[in-house]
Amino acid sequence: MFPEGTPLTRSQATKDRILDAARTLFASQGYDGTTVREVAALAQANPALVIRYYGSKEALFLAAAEFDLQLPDLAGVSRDSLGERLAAHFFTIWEDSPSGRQLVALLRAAATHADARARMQDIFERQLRAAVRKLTVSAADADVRAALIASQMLGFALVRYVLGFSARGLNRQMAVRALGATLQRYLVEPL
Amino acid sequence: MFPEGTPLTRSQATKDRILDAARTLFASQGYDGTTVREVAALAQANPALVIRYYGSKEALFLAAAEFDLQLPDLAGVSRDSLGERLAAHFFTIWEDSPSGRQLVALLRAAATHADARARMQDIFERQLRAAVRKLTVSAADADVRAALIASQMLGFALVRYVLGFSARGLNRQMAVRALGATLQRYLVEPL
DNA sequence: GTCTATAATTCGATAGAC
DNA sequence: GTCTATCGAATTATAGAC
Repeated sequence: MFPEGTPLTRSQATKDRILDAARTLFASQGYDGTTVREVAALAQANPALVIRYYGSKEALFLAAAEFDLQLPDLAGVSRDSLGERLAAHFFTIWEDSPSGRQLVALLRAAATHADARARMQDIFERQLRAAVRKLTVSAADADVRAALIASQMLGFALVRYVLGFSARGLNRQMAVRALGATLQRYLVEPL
Repeated sequence: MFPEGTPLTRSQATKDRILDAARTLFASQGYDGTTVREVAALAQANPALVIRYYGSKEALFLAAAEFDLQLPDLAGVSRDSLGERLAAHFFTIWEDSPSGRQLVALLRAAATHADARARMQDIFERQLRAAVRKLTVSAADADVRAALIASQMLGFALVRYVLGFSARGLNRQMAVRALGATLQRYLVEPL
């Protein structure tokens, strides 16, 4: 057995190119808007290989939309700067990390694709909700706070990366401040 | 010519049923997930009639996703209750009005469908942004505020009606309060 | 005005040569 | 391991009978 993750063979390199192309297209066109043929063309591979390597378009999508929020441990952050810290982290994921594409792909696909929805729910429950629960006493309370946070941050990603709403003055710094103040309220203030 | 909007003829009644069925299916399954045959079946009409009356699936969608935010004139609202008032209005549209389906249909379709995206941008610019501009002096400032408001309210609709995130304790009253406080900040407080 | 039947594409997936 | 060729199913849209 060769170690995984090291594209020594030619087929492994092709497989990686296919996955990368899939991320790009799923992120920009959604699940239904992307065809296996397009993925193959962008990856400069044969359409038959896409299915051969990943089994189905469905499985390819799930591999391409693997995603980890990589939330920091909020328990170790000063209580006053929780909101801004969390908002800044989301921007790091969206704009500074290659996995930002995966979240956009998931977001786009979730509109029509049940598996993508299920994965988003899973990320919400296992990662965001779990992180918020560490900060509060009541689990029910934490669930409400986590849902509000998700609504604001996913909503911002929707508006900016999917719908493409323009707001000239809204740069990253201002967005972190404005959204940070909102998250701060959703995290620690009484509801 | 018979007056439009009054379903006197049999064909007009069928046409209306088709439009209603289209709204239901586009809202729950998105554009790609909905077929002309399904619409016809739900409307108890012939698939050929769907195309005959609306020209194409595309045109049917645009007719079904006609949408008006019906925003109240914010200039006439007391400055302290602007946020809650606006949040409550969104819930009225979403949950008490039949046109709530249209917004969800647009939201779902916008993920893969350029025309739906264009229509959402149009609603954002012509309705929400215009309403916010009446409250502020600077147009650039108003555009930033409108984008923030859109991110929070569309995000909440996304999480609740499209993604189906569950948060047991988050009822309508609490949501109006929590989101209202956020909108209040986005509307009137310094950024 | 409403239907049946089908044309014309396009898709995901497969079979099999090399 | 990678390719060509194609299958079978599903789609939108149309043509034409009734």
